[in-house]
Amino acid sequence: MKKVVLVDGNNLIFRSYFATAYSGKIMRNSKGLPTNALYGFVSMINKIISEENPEYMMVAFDIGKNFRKEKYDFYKEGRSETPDDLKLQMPIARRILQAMGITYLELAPYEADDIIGTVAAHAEENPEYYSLIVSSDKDLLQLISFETEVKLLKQTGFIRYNEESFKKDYGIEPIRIIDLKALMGDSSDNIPGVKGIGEKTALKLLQDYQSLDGIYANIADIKGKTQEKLINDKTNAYMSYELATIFKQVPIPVDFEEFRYNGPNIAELRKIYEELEFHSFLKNMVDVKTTKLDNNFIEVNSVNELVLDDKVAFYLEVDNLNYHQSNILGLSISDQNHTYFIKKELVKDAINFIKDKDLMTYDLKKSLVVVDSTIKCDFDLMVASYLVDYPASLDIALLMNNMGEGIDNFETLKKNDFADLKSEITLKSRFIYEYSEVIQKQVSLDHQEEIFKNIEMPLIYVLAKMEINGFKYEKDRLQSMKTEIINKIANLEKEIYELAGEEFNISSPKQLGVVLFEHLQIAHKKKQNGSYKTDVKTLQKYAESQPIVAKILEYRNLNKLLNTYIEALDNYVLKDGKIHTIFNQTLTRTGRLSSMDPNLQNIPVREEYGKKIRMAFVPSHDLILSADYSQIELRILAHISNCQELIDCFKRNEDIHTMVAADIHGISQSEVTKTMRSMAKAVIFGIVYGISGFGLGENLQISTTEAKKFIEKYYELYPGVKDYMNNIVKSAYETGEVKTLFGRIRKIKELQDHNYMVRMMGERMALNTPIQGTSADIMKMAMILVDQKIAENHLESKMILQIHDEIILDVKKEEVPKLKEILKDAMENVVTLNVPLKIDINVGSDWYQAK
DNA sequence: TTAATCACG
DNA sequence: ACGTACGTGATTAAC
Repeated sequence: MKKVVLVDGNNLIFRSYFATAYSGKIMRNSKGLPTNALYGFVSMINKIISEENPEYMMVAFDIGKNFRKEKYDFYKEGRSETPDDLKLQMPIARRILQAMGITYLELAPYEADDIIGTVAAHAEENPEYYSLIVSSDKDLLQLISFETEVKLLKQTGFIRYNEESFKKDYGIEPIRIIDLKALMGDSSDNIPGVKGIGEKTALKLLQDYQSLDGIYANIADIKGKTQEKLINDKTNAYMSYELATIFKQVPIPVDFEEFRYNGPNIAELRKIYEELEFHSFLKNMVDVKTTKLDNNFIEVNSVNELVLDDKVAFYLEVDNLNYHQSNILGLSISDQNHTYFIKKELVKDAINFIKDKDLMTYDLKKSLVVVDSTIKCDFDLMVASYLVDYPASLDIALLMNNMGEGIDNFETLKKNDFADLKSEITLKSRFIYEYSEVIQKQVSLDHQEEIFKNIEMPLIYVLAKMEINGFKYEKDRLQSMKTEIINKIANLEKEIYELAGEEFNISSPKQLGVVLFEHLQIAHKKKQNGSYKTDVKTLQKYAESQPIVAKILEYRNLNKLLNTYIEALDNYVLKDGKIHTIFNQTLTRTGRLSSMDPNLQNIPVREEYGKKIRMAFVPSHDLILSADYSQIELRILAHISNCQELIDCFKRNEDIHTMVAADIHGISQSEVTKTMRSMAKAVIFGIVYGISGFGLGENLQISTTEAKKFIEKYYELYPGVKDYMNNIVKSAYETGEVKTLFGRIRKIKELQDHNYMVRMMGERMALNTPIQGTSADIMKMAMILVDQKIAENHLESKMILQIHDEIILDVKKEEVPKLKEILKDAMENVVTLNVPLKIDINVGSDWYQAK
């Protein structure tokens, strides 16, 4: 069947207008023409097209007189007049649709709903087509049928209703939306309904008596006030019924071929976008590349030809974003008046040649790893940009494009086999030279110099060394485990197919959902968008009673271990027998590092079986040593909230979770059970994340009310924490940003969003970032210090990994005592807080043993 | 390319 | 009435 997408155009454009007009200041082009509604309208239409990929599409509008209004004067009364700023945009929306190649329909005195209803009715009569209606107006839900679905737009996202999912949610037939409205009325359309009856009562009545007629036929059975209200307002109820009914016989010719979507008239659409000054949409249509940078360069055949000032920018290009497995493509060098291209054969010499200059670059770590780990450079544009909230991806093109210096991104260069390479590479060092000052100024304006100079720049060298060192990996150690898993998976697969009575792709959540919840009828848990949830939490509920579910969980678990770890890691072992990860220093919003290609920060540890993967990670010297901070985030919470109870607990070196459990239950610490402790732990972590009663309840599998009580109790016991939370959120709203203890800034735009949920998310970020970020700052400073001490003591042991609150070292056994001393001193004393910092150290013959 | 899932702190 | 805990990366399916 062919899908016909029917869009409620009026709904879309009103929604866009009011979503952005609330502040009173709306978006206009330079001529003063209001464009806010159109901007949202275009975004939504684009979104519909990309999500639905429609073959047929039609947009309906209201226009002219309205037959409901003609008949009932009060209809839509009290609605404020459409603002002029919106009226002006209405005809342009139609022009845009035309240029987009999308048919629109309007016909007085009918509303968009009626036109959509009419077209959907035609589709129902025609077996070739089915309709998908897009709107945020619940009225349209009455059109749902076997051949008509509704995509109901929400503030964020949407719910897609078909007949079945609608019934599940509402407990009534879709057509009864009309009866529902007849009862409850609609304040926005000024439909009266039955006074005193709201959605809850109306739904219950309809579930009992099917329809409005059914209710009045059985009016004698209905008790008390409700009966009275129904009798009093019977006329209104039936009049409301009439008003709420979508009229499906609008006299328009319906020819589905007219609705065929063939894509836009680019030239026409561009003209309109230019007029409206919709630059981002224009940019998406074609990438217009222009740069103001001087693109002249000199290609040298020997480093002796380089003539340079003291201040020099350089940029190294390699042929793979994973630079551990790449070939050098070339180097560019710029000073005030020159830009040079250096071919790959001369790169090492050239780097050597500029070594004593005042250097700047983008992604210094890459050059340290690939060319020379001793380059002295004190300005990395990538790190600097990161600190002041400019794009700082591994690909410099992102920052350049952001600054208006159009250039191909890395993926495009790669696709084109790195053609036109010289001019691309040379533009990059030119860019670094020209823009470093701008970014540096921003760094000092934002007071990020200290973080930049004392933490991020020195850290680059430490991370480079860690990446170069790598982690020795002996895949043979996992051979028997691998064989075992492969066999188990094969057996499980057989058993699952047998229990299911059919073969299917167990790894497909979609297929799995159908098998479990439809074929086997295990439960009826439909998700909003029509697909089933099959994650661990959902499945575990049935694991005990349903053997197939237990087997599926085990299958998933083993598949994950095999695919993501055991097999994948093999491919990352280089000729030296080691795995070299890449630490991304400029990605996270909190200041943490991330690790990729492969990610060594998420190697299994929580479950014993998965943890065995760590046996393959072995020392290149003698032993693996792990040094991890004990509860660093909670200690930071104690410090910044200045909560005396928590501070004292850490000073006494007591277990924080046990103390909180004891305090909450009003018992002594010795009486605290394991369950109490783990519940307290969940509450404490929840607090750090900006918890809600609901969230904690979900997590602990207790009621929201109970969870709320826990939180209240916690606040009561530790008022300092509550004050901190209130204050940080308040100041975040005032300044639009939060800071770590050491001044690292995170801007939180979410707090200015008009969507409530987004703002709430912003509040949680504001709460959590100072804690997570301060922890990241401390760890970074400690790493720099540890690195320095190892060098000072001429130790051969090496840092090889950081996992947020833990560092891993590859050590020589005779150096262990000295190292323990260094680590303890450096990590615990790198900063002084109101609470002591504490680390635990473990040593073993491999990563698994170092626990 | 995106969504779902699951591994880590 | 709504929708719900911070920060990541890799794999797979399905578009």
